[in-house]
Amino acid sequence: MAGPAFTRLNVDERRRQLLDAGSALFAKYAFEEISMRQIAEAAGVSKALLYHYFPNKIELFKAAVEEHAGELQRITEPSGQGEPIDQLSESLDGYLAWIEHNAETWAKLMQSAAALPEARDVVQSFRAATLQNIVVRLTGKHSPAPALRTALQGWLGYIDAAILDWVAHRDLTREQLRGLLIAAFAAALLAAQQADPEIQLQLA
Amino acid sequence: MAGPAFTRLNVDERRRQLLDAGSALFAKYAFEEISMRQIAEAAGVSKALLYHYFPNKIELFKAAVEEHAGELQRITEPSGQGEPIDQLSESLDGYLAWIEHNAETWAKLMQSAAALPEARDVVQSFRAATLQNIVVRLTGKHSPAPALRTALQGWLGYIDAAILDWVAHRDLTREQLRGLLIAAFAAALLAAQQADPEIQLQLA
DNA sequence: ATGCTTGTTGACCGCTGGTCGGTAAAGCTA
DNA sequence: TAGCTTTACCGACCAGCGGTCAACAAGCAT
Repeated sequence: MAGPAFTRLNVDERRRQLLDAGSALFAKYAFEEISMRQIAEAAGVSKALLYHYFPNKIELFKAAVEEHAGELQRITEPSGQGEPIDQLSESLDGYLAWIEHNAETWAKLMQSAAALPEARDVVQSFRAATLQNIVVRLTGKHSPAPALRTALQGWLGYIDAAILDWVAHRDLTREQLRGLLIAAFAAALLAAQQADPEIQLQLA
Repeated sequence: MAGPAFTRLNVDERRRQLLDAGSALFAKYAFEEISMRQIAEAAGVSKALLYHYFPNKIELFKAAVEEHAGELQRITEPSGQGEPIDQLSESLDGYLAWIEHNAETWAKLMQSAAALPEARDVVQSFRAATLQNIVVRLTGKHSPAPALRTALQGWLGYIDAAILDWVAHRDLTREQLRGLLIAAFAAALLAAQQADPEIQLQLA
């Protein structure tokens, strides 16, 4: 009375479909809140098949995050002209705008990233390139002095925490928030220089 | 041939013992890394008994964290004299000294707190009092203006991230790090005032 | 129509946090 | 010392998790 019990798909198509399902669910639920069973079920497929295409949950998560990461990378890519500080401002604005339009996704992503170290690495590595660029432009060196490195890491923490608060309350304009972040950035640099006077900054 | 299969303890003693076991293990392993079975086993007791004394894992975790929190609260209590900025510096110094001597515990605690929201609340509520004090001293008001609130939350994020980096690399002196944190604090205040000129700061 | 490849599945594993009815240790009484 | 009561305590169980694997079957080539 029925057709085939399941349909065989081209490997690429199936992978694409599963990745889409995972991407959608990880955007809505944190890593720990969603199970591989649920993802498989949402895709109308057995859990075992999901594991046939992705070796484990974390790899699926990484692949899903990278879907969004590409978009974000494009958005925060500076135009390449203007003062460094203006370029940073521009990048931040794109970043904040994206978050403003994907608040829930961003919140869940942060939650997931905080939860397990390997997910944190995904986010970190996304920022690493950006940060690396900043360091090179500021100092001309590729590995920052300890004080500068710590200060910049602190600044990243500042960004996350401030945005989290912003998303939760939504009582600041994007421009106000951007102002806070930029100020924190400048202060972090100056403080790093004060902590270690050998740091040479090439500021505009 | 053997004595009793188990020993009955006074309720308070048993609770104390289980809390100690939990406290010790949560100081060494993150929330997700340790199971209730392991904690019970470490205490030489059945898992069911552990659940008899603590309704669930999170409550046990909270109780364990509060053990350490008391100590930290005492340490970071300012002496009450000197300029506000010096008091803050003093508190931070105590905080950093504690972390320096309990680096692993602190790292695991942060990891746990990041992982699950309810654990995060425990840490947040510990800081809330401190932050509240700061807000009152700075502005004389009890609920900070949005820009100030966001800036201070950002600063808390800065602290965590910078300390995490510090603990991981250990290539800054405690004084250098404290300098970064203080500078970030001052900058956060000034930036908040710039974002919302109505904010009145009572600085020394 | 038959066979082959391989995409796909159900059943299974060890583990987790959490629950529950029953057991036995210690104190009180006689 | 014997019996009784109280309740601290435990073994066995549950659903769900991430992950594995041998076996099945869909669809193509013959």
